[in-house]
Amino acid sequence: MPTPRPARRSIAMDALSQDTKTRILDAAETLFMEHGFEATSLRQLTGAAGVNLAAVNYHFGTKEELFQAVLTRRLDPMNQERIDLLDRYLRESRAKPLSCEKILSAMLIPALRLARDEKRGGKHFLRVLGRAYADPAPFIRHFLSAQYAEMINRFKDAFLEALPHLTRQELTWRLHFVMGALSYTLAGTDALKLMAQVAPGEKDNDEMVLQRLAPFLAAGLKAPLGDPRKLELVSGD
Amino acid sequence: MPTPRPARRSIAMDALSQDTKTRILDAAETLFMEHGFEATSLRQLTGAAGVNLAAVNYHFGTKEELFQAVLTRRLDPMNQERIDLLDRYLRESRAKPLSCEKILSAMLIPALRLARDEKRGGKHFLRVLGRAYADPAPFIRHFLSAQYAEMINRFKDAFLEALPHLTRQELTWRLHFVMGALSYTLAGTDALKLMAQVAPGEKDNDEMVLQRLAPFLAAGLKAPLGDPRKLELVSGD
DNA sequence: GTCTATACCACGATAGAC
DNA sequence: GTCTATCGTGGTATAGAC
Repeated sequence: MPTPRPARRSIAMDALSQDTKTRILDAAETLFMEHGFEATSLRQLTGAAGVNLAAVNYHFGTKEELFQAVLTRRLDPMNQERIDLLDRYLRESRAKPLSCEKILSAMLIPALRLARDEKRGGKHFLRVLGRAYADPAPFIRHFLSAQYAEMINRFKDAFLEALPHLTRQELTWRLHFVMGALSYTLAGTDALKLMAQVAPGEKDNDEMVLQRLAPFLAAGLKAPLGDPRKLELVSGD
Repeated sequence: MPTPRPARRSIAMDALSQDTKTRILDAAETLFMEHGFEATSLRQLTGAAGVNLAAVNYHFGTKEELFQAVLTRRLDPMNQERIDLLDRYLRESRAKPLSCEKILSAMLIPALRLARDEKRGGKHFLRVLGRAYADPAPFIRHFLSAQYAEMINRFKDAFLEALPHLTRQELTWRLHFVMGALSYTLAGTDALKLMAQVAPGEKDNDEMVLQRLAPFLAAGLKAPLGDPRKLELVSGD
């Protein structure tokens, strides 16, 4: 029954058959979410999308580039949302520097919104993202660094005002830790459910996670600088 | 020139030809470090180890099981080191509960030791580990959960004494954040070097990272509980 | 038991016809 | 733009030599 249609011009795109590129992106997002990048073959992917095997190569070049396209489609808007929210907070506060928690929430809220929006991939997408950031090949890390660069820099400026005791370099490190805890947390939904048996009905899971993550991260960001000789390696105390 | 030797009993194992299993493990560790799991083919791996292609299947079953074996060989001792160090701290403190920082250092110091020990894979191994924990397939996450379970539970008990304002469940979440920031940090050495241009000669890199990570994590662990209604989703402030 | 040679099938990629 | 056919390489399975 498959053979979706012989040849259809891409004029009136009904819900079922948008243009090939979008169909591939949608199928890729779903499958990468469910089975991961390597475990998803182009054959099953193009089969699910109802397009020819070679279409991926034609439209995206390689499987890796398809992966990047899947990521940008969600990440670009999310990072823009973060920047916009931060700007709004800054505007509303008129000169007075924002609190650390407030700035943090501008980072977390768009991530949470994305996690709840099933139309945009929902929490599964964040799982893919967390996995991507963690590190397969260098190609994807470099890609994401570039993707995040502008957003991170805007937040760095804001945090520097809220945390005057930190140098820009120290803050860079701490923001890296923040991104680490966030990615890891968003990526690890299933493992988490095992670890912390959640009381059933205790609110939506992702929201609950971020409500726990936020105070943790805020406190970490505000922490005093460490003593360079504090972490002794040989003997205790 | 390869053809290492026709048939050698595994009696006197000189440095070059230990038993096949170990040769495979060593080659796998090196190659997984350098190129990642998927990018390393069994053919190049067995070639580097000087063993037959089928030897991996014979000794380890599958490539994934080989990966697990590579991980346990380093992780088991490291987690045991953590437990031993924690026990020593507990013994030395005689009843008085340990500080949060002290307990944390029992987690971080063995990781740092491993990172500095090139004979045990060094920082490259931790990079592989961070990647592994972050998430490829479920199989590796489940494996690592089991691998860490005992260690995590011992530390949970210790932390609960140091942080009486946390329930066991809250602490579980926070320890998860800790592992996240740690894995992410250890995994992302190269991306980090780009982000925070390190002043040359500013101590050993890994040590420096952990000295920055420790106060961040300690403050996060000690943070007060978050207000369930604090993270508003719709409007600012 | 251990190791080897080799055969298998699925994968990502591409060239060239339509 | 899309398709089919095909290539090289990947992980795996097995039959049989030591």
